[in-house]
Amino acid sequence: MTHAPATAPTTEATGADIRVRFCPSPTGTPHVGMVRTALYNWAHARRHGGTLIFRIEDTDAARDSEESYHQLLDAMRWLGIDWDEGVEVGGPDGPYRQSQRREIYADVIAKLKDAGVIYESFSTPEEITERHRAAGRDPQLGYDGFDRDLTEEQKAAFRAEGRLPVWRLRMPDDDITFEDMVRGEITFKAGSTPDFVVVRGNGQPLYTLVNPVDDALMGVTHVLRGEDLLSSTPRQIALYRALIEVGVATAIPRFGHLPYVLGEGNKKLSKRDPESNLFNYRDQGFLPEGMVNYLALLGWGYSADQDVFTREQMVERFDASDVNPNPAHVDFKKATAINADHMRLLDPVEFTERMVPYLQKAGVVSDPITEHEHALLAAATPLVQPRMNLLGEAPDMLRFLFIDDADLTIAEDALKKMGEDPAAVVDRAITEVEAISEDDFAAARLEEALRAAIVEDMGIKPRLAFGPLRSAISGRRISPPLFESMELLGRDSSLARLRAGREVFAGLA
RNA sequence: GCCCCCAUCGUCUAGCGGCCCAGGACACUGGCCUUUCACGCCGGCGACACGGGUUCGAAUCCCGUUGGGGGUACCA
Repeated sequence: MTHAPATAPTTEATGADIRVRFCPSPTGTPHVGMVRTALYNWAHARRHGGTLIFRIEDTDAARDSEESYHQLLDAMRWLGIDWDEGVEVGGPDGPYRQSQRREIYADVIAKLKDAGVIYESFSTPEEITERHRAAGRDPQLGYDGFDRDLTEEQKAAFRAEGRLPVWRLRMPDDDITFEDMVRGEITFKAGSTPDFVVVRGNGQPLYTLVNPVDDALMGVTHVLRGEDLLSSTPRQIALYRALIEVGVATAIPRFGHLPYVLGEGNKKLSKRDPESNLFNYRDQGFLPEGMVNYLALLGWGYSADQDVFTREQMVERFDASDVNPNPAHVDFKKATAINADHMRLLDPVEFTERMVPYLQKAGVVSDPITEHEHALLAAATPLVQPRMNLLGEAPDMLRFLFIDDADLTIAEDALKKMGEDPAAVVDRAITEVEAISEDDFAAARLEEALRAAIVEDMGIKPRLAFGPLRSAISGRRISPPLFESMELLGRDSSLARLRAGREVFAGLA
């Protein structure tokens, strides 16, 4: 019986020699926990000038989909998480989709068989449970090692019964200890991890085998992954020892287990949860900068008193040992607030461009956007940039600027709390605006004239004086600043809307 | 059952033995600013799960309890 060396070396790679990977299964839509893992791996690689490998673990044909694969690419590109080797870009250790690496696994499996570190197992789950029961052991215990030392005659007898054996890895009988990058030293007691299956009865390898094999073949030095895989680490380390023995690997990577990302309460973020779907955030108008920042905050902080930071700042400081081991809960409001700060930070010219797709999707501007629409949007940018939290707010905020005067309707809530006689207020405003020439039609001039006439002369409070005007101009209770909006609309349009508004208000009384 | 992880304001966290009767952010809330809504500014509310140790001294180290979570598959 062969024993893998109990003192296999752990990698000592640092700096540019660091190689990390992100290796999702293409099932479903990318969710925030998964993307956070990608981000941390990326930050770890960039911080040290190392390499990020992007591999796809599509060994489960029943659940994997090509659509999901493309969504993964889309997510990575949207967030600006670039990789050095992997799918789409290639690299020295390809192919990078496990579905295309069958022969490679077959080769490694053969080596493991030859070395005797994996063995054939014919036991059925029922038999294992029954043996535990018969021996007075807890029947819930895992595999009991029954087939470890079967003779050739016994194996032949099982085969004669038509049984297809699986192949299991011989677990070492020592405690397995490793230094987790985020949690420190962790020890799994000897005997707590049963010999596990690495090859199915049909000859196909399992995740438990291909994941470490690919990591070894690709020279991965640091494995940053979800906490759900913490318990499988002793198995991986044992397999690594075997891989080192057969010459497939040279050292065990360092592991780091990232905390869970939870939803409301203490439940795991389920795939159905809208908060778990990355694209949901994009649809609502999150900036990739804001999303990256928020994702980073799910377990890591830039400094004690600053939680808004750029991708570059994250790269400057990210360190796996600073990752907090406790689970994080997603907080949409906090995420929105972080995004809002990034909205303010954006260059106005850039901000304008970012709004365009959202406005097009809502039908506010044409696709492609016309020159006139673009100019108007650029002019409106300074008005809305400081007051938006998500790009998705742009359509409601700006629609009134892009529609024909005749198409403007006044929303119901914009007809309330108008004061005693909104029609009279609007009427007076029309008189004042008519007195302003096309050349003088600017926000400051408008405010001066309207304030003097309505607030001072008519004695109406600013709130009640400008409310009706806002409703008439924008059709909404909430809008960009009134006078600036009028300036953007121009004299003719402003007057047309005020006149229409006057009729509506008169009809209310 | 067995194995493993986690434990500071509602939430994300700072804290790695004295700087902490615990700091920041979001949320909530009072006020200021004000052409609405925001932004911005000032203030408030609000936490070291519990019990033992170790120490001159513990949120920080150790043990236990409790409470969460995960694993224990021929899923990944």
